Amino acid sequence: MSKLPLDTVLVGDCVSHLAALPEGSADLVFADPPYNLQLRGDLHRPNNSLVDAVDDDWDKFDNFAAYDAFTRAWLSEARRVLKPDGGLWVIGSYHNIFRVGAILQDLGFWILNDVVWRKTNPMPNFRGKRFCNAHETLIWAAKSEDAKPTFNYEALKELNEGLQMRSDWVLPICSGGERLKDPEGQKAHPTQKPEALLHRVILGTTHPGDVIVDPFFGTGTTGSVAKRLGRKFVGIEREERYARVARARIDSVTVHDRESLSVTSSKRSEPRVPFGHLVERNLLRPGEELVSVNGRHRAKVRADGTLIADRYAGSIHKVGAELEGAPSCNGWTYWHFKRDGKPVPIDWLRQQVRAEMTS
Amino acid sequence: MSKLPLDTVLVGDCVSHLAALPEGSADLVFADPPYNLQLRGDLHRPNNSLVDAVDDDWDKFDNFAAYDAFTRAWLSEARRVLKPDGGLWVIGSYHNIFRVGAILQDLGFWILNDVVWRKTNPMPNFRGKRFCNAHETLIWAAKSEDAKPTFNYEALKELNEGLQMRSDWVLPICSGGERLKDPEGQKAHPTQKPEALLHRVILGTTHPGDVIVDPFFGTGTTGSVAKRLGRKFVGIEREERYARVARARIDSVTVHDRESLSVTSSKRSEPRVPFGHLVERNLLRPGEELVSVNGRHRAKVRADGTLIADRYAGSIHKVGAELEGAPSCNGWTYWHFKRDGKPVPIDWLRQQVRAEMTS
DNA sequence: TATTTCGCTGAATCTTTTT
DNA sequence: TAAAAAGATTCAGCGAAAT
Repeated sequence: MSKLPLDTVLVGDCVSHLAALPEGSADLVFADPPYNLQLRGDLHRPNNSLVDAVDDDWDKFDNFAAYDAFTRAWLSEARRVLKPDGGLWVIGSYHNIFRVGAILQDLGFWILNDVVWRKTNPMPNFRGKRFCNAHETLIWAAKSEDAKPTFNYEALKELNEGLQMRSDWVLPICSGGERLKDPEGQKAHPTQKPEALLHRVILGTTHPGDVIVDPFFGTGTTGSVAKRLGRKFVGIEREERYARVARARIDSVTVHDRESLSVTSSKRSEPRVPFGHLVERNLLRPGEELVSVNGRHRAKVRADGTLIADRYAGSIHKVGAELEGAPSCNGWTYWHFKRDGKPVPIDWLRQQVRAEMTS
Repeated sequence: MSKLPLDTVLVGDCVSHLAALPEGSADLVFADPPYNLQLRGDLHRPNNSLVDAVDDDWDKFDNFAAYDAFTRAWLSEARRVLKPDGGLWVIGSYHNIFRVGAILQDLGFWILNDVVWRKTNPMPNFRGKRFCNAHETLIWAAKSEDAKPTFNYEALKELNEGLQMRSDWVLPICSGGERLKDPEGQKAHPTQKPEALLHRVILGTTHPGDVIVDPFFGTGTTGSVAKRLGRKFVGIEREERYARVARARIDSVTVHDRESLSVTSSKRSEPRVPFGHLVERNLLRPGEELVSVNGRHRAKVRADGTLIADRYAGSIHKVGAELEGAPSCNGWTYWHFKRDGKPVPIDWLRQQVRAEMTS
């Protein structure tokens, strides 16, 4: 149980290396495990060129049982390494993702979403025997059902032009200048993932400074994006040749400044301001009348920060809920006061107070 | 081992009913099993309305082991009922699909594709705690690795306007007039699937006259589309109330003539809408007659989005060009359908679909 | 009659803090 | 630890009602 070897690439078996990391030390695990593709013969394109298939040793397993045992081993260790509120991402294809998903459920992980990476430029199905395999699947899971993993909802919403982010992400595959090549011009790794994919994962489900563990580091896409976004990483990679490429790649990454790493945050993270403080500070006066957002109800402010309406008295939220016959009500946006004859939500006053607190 | 009860709905437990069907008798199994959602409390929208959740008994299982046992049971019987070259489709969400996928692999099924149904209009994530769950997953599998299941590659390609069909299908959820309601106006079934989804499945992976078994028949979407496309079906449904709705629904479907069921065997900035999508979504029906803009020529719509005229068959553009003896023809403005007795260009339908996509 | 507004709803594992 | 209170949160499509 050594200390976390931050921002380094460990070479060797991922299960042993994970086992050596301290329990409950990682904020996120991102894993791109072998897909167990089980390819048979060669595949040629209609123009007779040969498809450069994934035929590496690390993707070969004797049978499903062997793949399952391997999956159970690394997922168990990953779970141990995660903090209680940590998150897990795994990417895969139909060859392996169902087994991975079932096993992680069996281990106690709680699936939050499955996300589909829809490729804008997938390889076609050359033989016309199946649908063009145009997507891969990611699973996002928490360590347990009652955990509270990081989710930067507002930031992702901004990333999607003001609409909440969906479970289907349209992104091109990794090619062109981003694709790492060896000196002979051959691709350095057969399954390099696009940085845009990791950008969305890391931006959406970690905070700056968080520790991200990647047990199948490959050529270090996770490390590259983590560094760029001001996160820490621990990479584990079986093959020294990939680890070497990854280290050089990450060294050349420049970090964004702190300011650009901050993201839009939710209201929940803002300081709490009790309604009574507005009265206390004379921003609203006892006896002043508030009107509901729909204009149908009125209530009077009392000196202790409660409201009183026809038949109900209580907090701004409780009175709003009861007047509307609703299970709940956000009093801050529901109630309005009059300023120059126009109705203004009392939330505006709260914002004034908050601004004062931070300045 | 009785004979196949074609075009009927059997009421009762699907495992027992499947067990009573003859071995190797079905060309396709389409299954929409319970998802095992495991919902906890109520969920309200931001406007405080209550989400009508799937809380039916048939979706309740004690634990994963119980769900797995159920899944193994019906999948085993489904496999027995299938012909050697038969196909299997299962639809699910992240709650159950990983378990279903792993179990079907364990039983010897060979996965051909996983297909993602990307919803144009999913329910949002109201609490902002996750990604909007905007898709469901289908698995397409053969009975074994060396089987040769039906795949109408060219027909699907035509349906996608000349580009091979991908593993991500963009379709709206089942709503509006297609959604079955009881006399009180409540939805007849909580999880009715859109006919367009079944259209693509059945058109793509069966031949006319084939037998399709659906062990979770519900209100009979599979039967309805099967009948419309000239296929046979055997439906199994646990609840008599759903079976009754399904029978009435299917009785009201009219079958198209044989010719229109045969399929092909071998404005730039705006989103491309393949003509086949209009058929898939039932905006035009197979067998429906189109008239040329000058009234001189007629053609019939086929199920895969091609047209058939006197001596020509092919895309809307190709048939138009050949009938006119022209080098090319914009089929969108050339062909008209009848609405209230008046000819309307099919481009009008395309505009409806586009408006849906972009609004 | 055409257009706008408003309400309703869809397979959903959907909160956080204080008392 | 359980209960109560605070308070944060939605997109697209359809259809009825209102203008």
